[in-house]
Amino acid sequence: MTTYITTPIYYVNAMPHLGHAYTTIVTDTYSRFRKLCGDDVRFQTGTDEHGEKIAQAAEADGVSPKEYADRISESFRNTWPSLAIAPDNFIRTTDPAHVRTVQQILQQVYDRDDIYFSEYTGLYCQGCERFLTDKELVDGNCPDHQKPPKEIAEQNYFFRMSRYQEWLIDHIQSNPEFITPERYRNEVLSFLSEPLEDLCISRPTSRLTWGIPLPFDNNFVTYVWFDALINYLTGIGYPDGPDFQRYWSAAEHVIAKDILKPHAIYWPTMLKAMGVEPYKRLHVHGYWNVDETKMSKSIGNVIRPGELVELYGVDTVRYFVLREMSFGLDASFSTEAIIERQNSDLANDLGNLFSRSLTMIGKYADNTVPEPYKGLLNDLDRDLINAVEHMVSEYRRNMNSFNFNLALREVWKVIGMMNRFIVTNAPWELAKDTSREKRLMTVLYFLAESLRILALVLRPVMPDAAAKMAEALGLGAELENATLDTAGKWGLSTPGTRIAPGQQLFPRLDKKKKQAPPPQKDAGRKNKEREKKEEGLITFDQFGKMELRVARIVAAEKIAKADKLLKLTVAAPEERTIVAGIAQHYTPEQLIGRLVLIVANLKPAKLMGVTSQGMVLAAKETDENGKERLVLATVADTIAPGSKIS
RNA sequence: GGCGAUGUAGCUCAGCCGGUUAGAGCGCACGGCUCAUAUCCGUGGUGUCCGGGGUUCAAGUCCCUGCAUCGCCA
Repeated sequence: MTTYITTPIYYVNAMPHLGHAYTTIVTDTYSRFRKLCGDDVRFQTGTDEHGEKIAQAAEADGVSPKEYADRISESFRNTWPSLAIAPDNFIRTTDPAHVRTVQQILQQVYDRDDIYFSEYTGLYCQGCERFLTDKELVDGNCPDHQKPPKEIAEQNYFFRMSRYQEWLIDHIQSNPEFITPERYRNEVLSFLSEPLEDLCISRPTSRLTWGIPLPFDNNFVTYVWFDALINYLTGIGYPDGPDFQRYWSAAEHVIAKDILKPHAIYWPTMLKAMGVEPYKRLHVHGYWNVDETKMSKSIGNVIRPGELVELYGVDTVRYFVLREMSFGLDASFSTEAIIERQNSDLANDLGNLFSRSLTMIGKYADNTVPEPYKGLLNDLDRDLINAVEHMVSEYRRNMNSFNFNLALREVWKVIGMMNRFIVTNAPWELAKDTSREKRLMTVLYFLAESLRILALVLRPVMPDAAAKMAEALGLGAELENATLDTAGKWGLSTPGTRIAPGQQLFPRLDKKKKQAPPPQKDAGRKNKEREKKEEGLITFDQFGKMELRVARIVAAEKIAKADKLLKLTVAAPEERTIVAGIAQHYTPEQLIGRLVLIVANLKPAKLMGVTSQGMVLAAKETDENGKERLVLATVADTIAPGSKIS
């Protein structure tokens, strides 16, 4: 069997965060799982680099779009190894081969008359990079960006998506696994029950040049999806490469729910128009909330994967996200939750089991896997064997259907059983009585053998910890190339194998000391009391939670009916809206272009109907007449918007 | 407004085709062991299974309806 598994290509307008990391960890885990099943696997990720937002961000930064994209793309590429993520290919939409193939495909689809030229008048929001419908507007503004869209009449090229609507409905209905989990399949079918519109796939070069030129009209460049989705083909050498033949029929995409429509509707119809068969499965997951708040690129409460790895280690991070999220649903990230998982599941249950088992094999069996006495097996032994084998098959089933949390639960059932097995058999008692030597050796063999299988099934989830386990068990390279079929059976440990006790797999974490980067909303009453006692002093950690940045004000306007408030649009470096109570001290015109300091990770709040994503810092004094004067805080020299204050 | 999902112990959730006293993990309390990372094992309690109606010998599990939350669409 072959497997081709992909993440979306990530848009280079933001640095990697927990959401990106989750998608990519899932994909990597699945990739490793399929390898464990003996598959020939190809795993691809990459970056999406064209479009208006990138061109603008680059300009604000004073660099070329390509330089800007290079930088962010690199930070994605560099993030993955720290999470033990090992893609076979990292594709960029600026790769020459990609650009060439996208143009070929455009020409081909154009020649088939599936792309046509037409005029469109509509309300365009720059922040969204798309036209909005009247009904989407709130008080005449874009609901996401709180700005009025511009009316633009534009000629553009359109993809005849509507032509393939019936075919797509039919395909989804006759392939229940095409979109999973089911809720998203239903969502797509419900959307498709209404007539589908054609898809605008171009932008005039008068407005945007940072894109792939249309081969049949160089006054236009390709608009985002036609460019981006095709990465899944170009990355494996479509149309002529041998890898395309080899992998495409096994293609599975992993995405977050925000890009469901492009992947479930645009993409299959595009493939149909190209005469390429659809991908095999689309796996859709939910969002991570941070504590109880949504995590979003434009809001400051973003979790950085690199920081998590530093605090908790790669294995814990991977285990946590896979165990905690029910694939398809939203889940919550919190410092408490990850420490809880680390301490109970990893340190106490697995780590301690591993440690006590190896120590006993060391003490009672001279550091070697002993010979079991098969004639003497009792019901307990048989129960454990059955449980392990049952676990392996449940694990396989659940991993295959992306129910990672359930797969891990099955594994932990066995871990619990092994801990009970030890207590029930009390090897330390057996060791006191030489006549029970055979029983002792059998018990120890059972421990070694169960741990071997645990190391095997945990490898896709926690590659580093599993490798450590394998090494300590004296398996090393042997397990490296093993598959579930060859090694996932009971009884394959070789008596006489040297083991190496003494390794600690997972340390216990101190709940008080370890604090993840995001501020803890409900740190608990105890903490609050302690803070009171310290009379307004904050710790360095508390200070560190506050993210201060330099931002450039790019737009400012008064908020109607509020005499103190101004609505500012700042680049930090991403664009965000901040409401500031400075209208009595500054006019909007005075502010544009100025560098200011902002609190970037303040919980968003709505003021006069406008969502403020942070606050602007200013100093205030009161003169003898009681009159207030307010002065904006800034930096002593020019520095790039987005620079952090620390 | 239309469609859909969800609502189970303090918290996070599992409960497939309806079938014995409704489960797991965490947390809490008590007891035990000592091989082990102050770990492990055992015992214990609490649940109007969102409310209301219905089908059935039997419903957390099916149907209707109401409420709440969320998602998609308009």
